[in-house]
This record gives sequence, structure tokens and C-alpha cells, in this order.
Amino acid sequence: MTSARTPSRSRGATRDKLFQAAVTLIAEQGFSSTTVEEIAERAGVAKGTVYYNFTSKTELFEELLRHGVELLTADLRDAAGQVAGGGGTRVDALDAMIRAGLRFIDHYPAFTQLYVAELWRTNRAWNDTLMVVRKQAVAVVEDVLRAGVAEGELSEDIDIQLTAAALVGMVLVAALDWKAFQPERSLEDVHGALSLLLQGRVGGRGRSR
Amino acid sequence: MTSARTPSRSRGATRDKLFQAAVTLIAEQGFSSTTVEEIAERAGVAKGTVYYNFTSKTELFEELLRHGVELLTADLRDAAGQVAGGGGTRVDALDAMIRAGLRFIDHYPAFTQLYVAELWRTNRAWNDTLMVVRKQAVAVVEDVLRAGVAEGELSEDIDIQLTAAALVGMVLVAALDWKAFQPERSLEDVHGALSLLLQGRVGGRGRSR
DNA sequence: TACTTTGGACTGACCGGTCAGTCCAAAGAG
DNA sequence: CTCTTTGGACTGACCGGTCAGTCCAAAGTA
Repeated sequence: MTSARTPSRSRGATRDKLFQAAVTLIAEQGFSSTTVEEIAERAGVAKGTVYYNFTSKTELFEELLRHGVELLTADLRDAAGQVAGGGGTRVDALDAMIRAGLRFIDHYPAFTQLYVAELWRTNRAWNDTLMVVRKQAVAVVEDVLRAGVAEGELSEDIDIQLTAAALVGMVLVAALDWKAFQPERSLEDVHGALSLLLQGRVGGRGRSR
Repeated sequence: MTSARTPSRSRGATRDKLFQAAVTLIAEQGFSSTTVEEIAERAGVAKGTVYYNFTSKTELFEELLRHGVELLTADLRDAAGQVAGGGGTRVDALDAMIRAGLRFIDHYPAFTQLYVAELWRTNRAWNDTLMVVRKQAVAVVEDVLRAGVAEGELSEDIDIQLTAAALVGMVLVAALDWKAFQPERSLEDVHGALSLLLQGRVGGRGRSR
């Protein structure tokens, strides 16, 4: 049964398989050294199918980016929202977002890799897509910072934009290092280390319990 | 004199021109979408000259990486050493390293871009070079953290490796964002924002004023 | 002085291979 | 019948690497 009245159930499945295949391949080798045939092969479909589902290699990649960042921002927003709903502080919300970020990277390391690798390139065909998508992700962090400042919980001296970027960078690089160089450690472990940094117990005024 | 028989002075100059040309092109477009001919053209030499000076495109890139990271680690070490010599704390040394990092990125944005983009790729020809070079850079930060813990200035709870990675990431991403999205701001400005984070006055025990 | 030789630096046309994208006849599937 | 996929042949552009040959300043020679 499962009467699929939807015009393209199987089509969506094929696209997913292609995303899946492309993301790991491109993370490993980069966009331009990954061939369309490789992607098709790993996805278990014919090359022609790739072009039936996407108009070009570039378009496949752009949709991949959009898709991935949507997942991420949804996760982050959820994490922040849950804390806010539970009556936590803004710092708690940031902390929750760090955990959510780590969880995401844990789940989709290849996507993260690929995102970082492409983010600061200029002159690429998909630059516009990338800018939009970046703004989306960073904005979630900025919103929480802004709310914290507005409520007097965070110092007014902080620079929202730069601090958000720095926090994202902190999580990104630490997580990528975790995955690449000490993958045996637990997420909680990594989260603890970053939490310490966020809460200023590394360089902060000394006394830490 | 000026050595007539030696490998020559002009050769070194040509190599420099090629480095210069390659670093910006690869930062913009990535390694594999940058052609050897483009590099040669921008350097103002013929394609053959590239192969006279380097055995392959890959080797040119690897030497570029080594060269750049050497400059960076030297800067970082200097910064930390100066503070230590001047009787500053370890946190001061970290702060000085942040400034040195920013100065480096300010000076060589293209190299930084390219480094970040390649760092977490696997399966690349130059992976070994990259690993060595990364360890070199992060080790400088780790050393300062370790010293701080040993002297009781920093909490024993901190995870040296992860914290170092996080700090590097913080500076890297914040700086890249600075250059890409708000290049008009001053280095001092950016440094101030990161300093605040390092010293825990963002998420720290709240009341910091 | 006038010549020849040497050899390092550089050149650019060329070759062989690779790859994105096209096309199409035929086969499942709903 | 329509939508989707297959699989493979084909094209045209592009690109890494090669190589025979040019250029020239310094050294050698007489």
C-alpha cells in the first residue's frame, strides 16, 4: 500500500541519496576534484539520473548547502528556545547552543567540513547562496546575544557581531579538531571544555571552584 | 662577484613571485580550480617556469604552506616571549598571541583563508605536510596554556588540547569575518572584542560592571 | 679587444588524459 | 500514458606536465 499519491516520492529519495553521496565526497576532496560520475556511483545511480534531478553539478551543491544549513539553524533555534522556555538564563541558552552545535557536527561532520572550507572563498559561482546561508546561521547566535544585552545579563561592551563569529569559530574549530584528532572523546567532554571557556573560567579572574 | 655560478638570486625572486600569485588565487578559487597557467600569468612568467622552479603544482602548494606557517609560529612565539620577558601573566601572553594572530591575518588574509579551507580535508596529497604544520602552530598555544596551569594561574580543569583549538578557532573565524564582512574596523577594535571573551567578561559570572 | 663556450633561467607549443554536460533508446513503475 | 531511471557513447573544452629550443651574462681563450 502506502499509496503514494505524491507525484515524486521516489524522486525525493534519489535526491537524498545524491546529497548523501556528494557531501562526503566533496568534504574529502573538494568540489572541483569530485566528479559527477563519482557522486552517481556512490549514490548507486546512473550519471544521467544526476542530470535528471539537478540542472548542473553546481546547482546540486548549492541545494546541498541550503539543505544543510536549514537543519543546523533549526537545531540551534530549538536549543535556545527550549532553555528560554524552561526559564534558563541567556548564558544557559548559549551553552545549549554550543551543545546543539556539537551534536550537529557530530552527526554531519562532512557537511561541516565542506561548509568551513567554502565559507571564505570569494569568486565562486555559489557565493551568493553561501552568504545568505551564513547570515542565517550566525543570526541565531546574534539574536541570543542581543537579548542578553537588552536584559542586562550580558555586558553592553560586547560586540554582537564579532562575539557571535568568535563563538561560532570556537565551536567549529574545536569540534573539527575533536573529530579529526581525538574522535574517541565524548561529546560531553568536549562540551565541558568549551563551556569553561564561555563562562570565563579559563582566563577569567582566576578563582574557579 | 655576487656569485655567478650559484643557483642564483633571480631564481629566488621568481619563486617568491610564484608564491605570491599562487596564494591569492588558491585562496579565492581553491587548489584544484586554480590552473598552473593562471598562477604563471599572474606572476608574469611562462608556464614552463613554474615547472622549472617546482616539480609539480602540488609541491608548489606544499612549500607555500610550510613557508606561511613558519612565519605565523614565529610571530606567535615572539608575542608570547615578549610578554613573559616583560613579567606579564600567562593570560596576558594569550592576549598578546591573539593580537599577533590578528596582525598576521591582517597581513596575510589569503594565506589564512587557504589554510582554513584545506585544514580538515582528508585524502589530499599534501595531508602529511598539513598535519605537521598544524601541530606546529597549535603547539605554541598549548605551551602557554600548560605553563599557566603549571603555575596555578589557570584552572587545572581546562583541557589543554581542546582549549587551544577553541582559542585558535575563535581568532581565526572572528578575523576572517572581520576581513570579509567589516573590513573597515580596526585591529584594536577586533582585539578588544576577543579579549573580552578570553577574560570571561561575556558569559562570566554575569555582573562584570 | 674580439671570439667562442658554458650553463642556468625561461619560454610556449604541444600531448595525453580527464570531465561536465548531452543525447537517446529502452526499461520499470504507478 | 506519464514519470523516472538506466547505461553508455560522445563531444568539446580544459589542464597538468613535457620538451626542444631561445636568451644572455659570465668565463675562457688568444
